[in-house]
Amino acid sequence: MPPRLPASARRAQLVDVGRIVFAKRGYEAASIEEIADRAKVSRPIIYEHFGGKEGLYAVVVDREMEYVVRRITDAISSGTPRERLENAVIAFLTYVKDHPDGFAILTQDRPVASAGTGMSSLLNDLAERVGGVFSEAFKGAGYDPKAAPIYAHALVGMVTFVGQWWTETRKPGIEEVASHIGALAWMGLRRLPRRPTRSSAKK
Amino acid sequence: MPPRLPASARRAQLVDVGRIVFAKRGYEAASIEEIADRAKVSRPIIYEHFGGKEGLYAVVVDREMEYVVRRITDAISSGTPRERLENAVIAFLTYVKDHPDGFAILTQDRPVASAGTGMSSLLNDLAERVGGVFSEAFKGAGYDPKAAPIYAHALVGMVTFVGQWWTETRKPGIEEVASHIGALAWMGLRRLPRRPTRSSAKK
DNA sequence: ACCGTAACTTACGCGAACGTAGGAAACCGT
DNA sequence: ACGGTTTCCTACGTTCGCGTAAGTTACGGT
Repeated sequence: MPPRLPASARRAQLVDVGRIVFAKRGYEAASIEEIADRAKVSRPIIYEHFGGKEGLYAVVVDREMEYVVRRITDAISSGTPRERLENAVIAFLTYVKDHPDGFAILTQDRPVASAGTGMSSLLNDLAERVGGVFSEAFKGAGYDPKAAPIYAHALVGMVTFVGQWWTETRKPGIEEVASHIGALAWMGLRRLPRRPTRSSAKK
Repeated sequence: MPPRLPASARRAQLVDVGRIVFAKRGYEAASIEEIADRAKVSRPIIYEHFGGKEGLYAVVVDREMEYVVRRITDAISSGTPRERLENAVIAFLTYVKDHPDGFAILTQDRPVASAGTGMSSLLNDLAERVGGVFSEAFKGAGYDPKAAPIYAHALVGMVTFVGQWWTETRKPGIEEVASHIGALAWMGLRRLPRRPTRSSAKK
């Protein structure tokens, strides 16, 4: 009585269910069995379509990365620098809001087999891109381009962490959160001294 | 031939080894067997001392949280506000540098049994404390105290993420990284408008 | 030298999940 | 209505890691 599905539809459904389960349990703790059960299907089907746990996970992650990157790329495609910054923050937080499961997966650590050095590679990729943008801007404005990655990672980190917190509280609206973060980052970057020095020398 | 150890020493050793293995594998993928092997001991010993995987993990995490909190508490115990901020950042990054395994564990997701909502509770605790400090300061300066948690989480997030990145690159020294982050956060907070507005209205 | 205790081991049972073999049942064009 | 293809399932074998039982070896005081 559960209706039969053509291969493509079944694949799509399994990706959806897989995302939910991987988000809730994490890669290691997730079981093929739970995914199969939720999809009202027996386990071998998953092996047929994806070859195993790794395979399905890879597809889920890839899809999600693709999606986020496009969203953010669109957001920063036009406008003044500050507008681009704010639009990127809004795009990211909107993604967090609309796709909490995907976001959870991207922030979790990948299986050890992953080529990355140990942390979610998407976030690192993202930070590197931002770093490239910063580096150019820094050169033009007389700042040390070597510091660009620091600011890039700081920015990505703050948005990510606030995003995680926001999924749990949902208190202020996204627009408001984005405007605060945008202000913090913008003011911080705009008023940056050429060569930052600590206010107190180390003892 | 492996010398016998008194209970307290064995406990301490197992905590050390456990931290290493949990950091490398994550909670789920870590096996009691690997820990036992590395400690040159058979598995039942771990059950005697800690009751199981959860037990050992709990002790490792607790120890680590205790340590970080004390470090940071010390760092912000005196000085001007900006000094406290910078000292806190330096303290955190120093911790990251000297205890990469512990840091890795704290940033990983806990086992599902954990009471927390899903993300590392230490980082949340930390952010909440910072939020409390900010909230007070905001009230006194005419800012909206409701926005305090946003900035608190942003700060913790940026330091954490930069910390993760730094463990992989190790390029600029800690002092330099800290001064950049301190400048970004300080300038961002200091020049904050009373009521942040986005530079462009939403379409 | 002896005995109680503390430290440790080998050996086992068990459940959870993975992955696969082989077959049944629905669907579809002719 | 019938043969082939696609979709799906039951059943199985295997590995891995947890946790426990029961016994063994070192240690330390008297």
